Amino acid sequence: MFEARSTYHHGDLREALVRAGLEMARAEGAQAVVLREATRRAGVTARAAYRHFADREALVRAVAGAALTEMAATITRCQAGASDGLALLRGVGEGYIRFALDEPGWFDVAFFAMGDPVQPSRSPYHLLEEALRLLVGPDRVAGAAIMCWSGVHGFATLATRGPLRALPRAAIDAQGRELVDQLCDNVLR
Amino acid sequence: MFEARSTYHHGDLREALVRAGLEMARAEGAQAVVLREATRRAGVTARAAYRHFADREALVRAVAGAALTEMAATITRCQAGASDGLALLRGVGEGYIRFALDEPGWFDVAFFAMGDPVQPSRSPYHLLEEALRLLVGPDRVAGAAIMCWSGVHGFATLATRGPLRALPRAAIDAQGRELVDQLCDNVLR
DNA sequence: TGTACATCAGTGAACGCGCGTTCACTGATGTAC
DNA sequence: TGTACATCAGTGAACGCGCGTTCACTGATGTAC
Repeated sequence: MFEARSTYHHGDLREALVRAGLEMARAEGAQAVVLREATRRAGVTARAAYRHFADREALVRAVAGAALTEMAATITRCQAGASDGLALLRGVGEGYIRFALDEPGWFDVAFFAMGDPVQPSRSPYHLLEEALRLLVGPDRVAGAAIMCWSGVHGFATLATRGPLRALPRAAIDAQGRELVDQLCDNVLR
Repeated sequence: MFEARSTYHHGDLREALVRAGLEMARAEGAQAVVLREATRRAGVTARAAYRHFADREALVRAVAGAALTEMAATITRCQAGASDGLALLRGVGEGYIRFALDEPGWFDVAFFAMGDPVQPSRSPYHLLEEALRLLVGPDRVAGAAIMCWSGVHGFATLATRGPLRALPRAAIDAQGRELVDQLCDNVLR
């Protein structure tokens, strides 16, 4: 599956296991992250994983963290060229929804695995707070963040695994844009 | 676990299995719905379940439908005394959030099991649409429903299995009320 | 009312599956002298 | 530069687990005559 090892020591087995986990999660979500299969893909004995992770859950939490990093990257890409707080905020919303629709498996592992993910330094939530700090007073950031996050996360969930799943992608995208517009209006008011 | 049978024929095994599934889901969510355990609780051989359900997934979908019915009941209770559309809408939002917080396991099985649930005649979504029909024109109902649903569902998800989980219940409730207020404002505007 | 019989709802034992996890061990690596 | 040795990262085989699912079968039920 992965490159065969030439050395006895792997080099960076931990990283390789997380990448394998990410691959597995991509197609089927958190439950598809199987410790044995990750070691197989890394070309290593199952036992070897326990040198780097206490148990399966620790591996899944690491994969969740990696998925959050991927998500933050998608959001940052959606923010390209944004010069003010409003444009940055819109980028967060669009990126969040796009990521969930394009990578439902990663979205799943990032938010729906048991246990808290290993938090990356730049998470989607950080990016949201950053944008909001440019738009509202410091004491309103937390409240506004919850409103925006709820809207965008709920939409993403319903579009991914909920009843909105049945709609064609174009219709979902249109609804998503409308939602983001409305959330931005609410923040500014 | 359940009452012992006196008769060879169970009476209503299907219903008993769904109730057992509901019990299991209550504590741990969809993944805790175990076919063998359901039959054990119903006092019956594992094999007997296959007389009523094609496979485990069919059982889980039935349990999901039952959970949706429970949720609709909670919402209806929150709407008691409501005389106009706005009050009904507020009841939907409050009931939705309250149900997710009070019964996270049922909330999980209702929305996060694989496959579509067996839709009950009165679902939370129906109640939402009903309320909205009293408030906005027929062509705006669908759009408004998506906005409200996204907000309330996302909040419930984040408060249940997401990062908001860490907050004390009172703080979550306060944020929830604020969210519902804002959603109602948006609908009226 | 009594009997025959089709139908339906259960039984009980067994299967294979793949997982996570554990054991005591060995091969590779790098540092001290 | 060469050797001794501690340390670390792997090995390979095995375990128990409980699940979902299948087999051919039997006990209960209700309807027709």
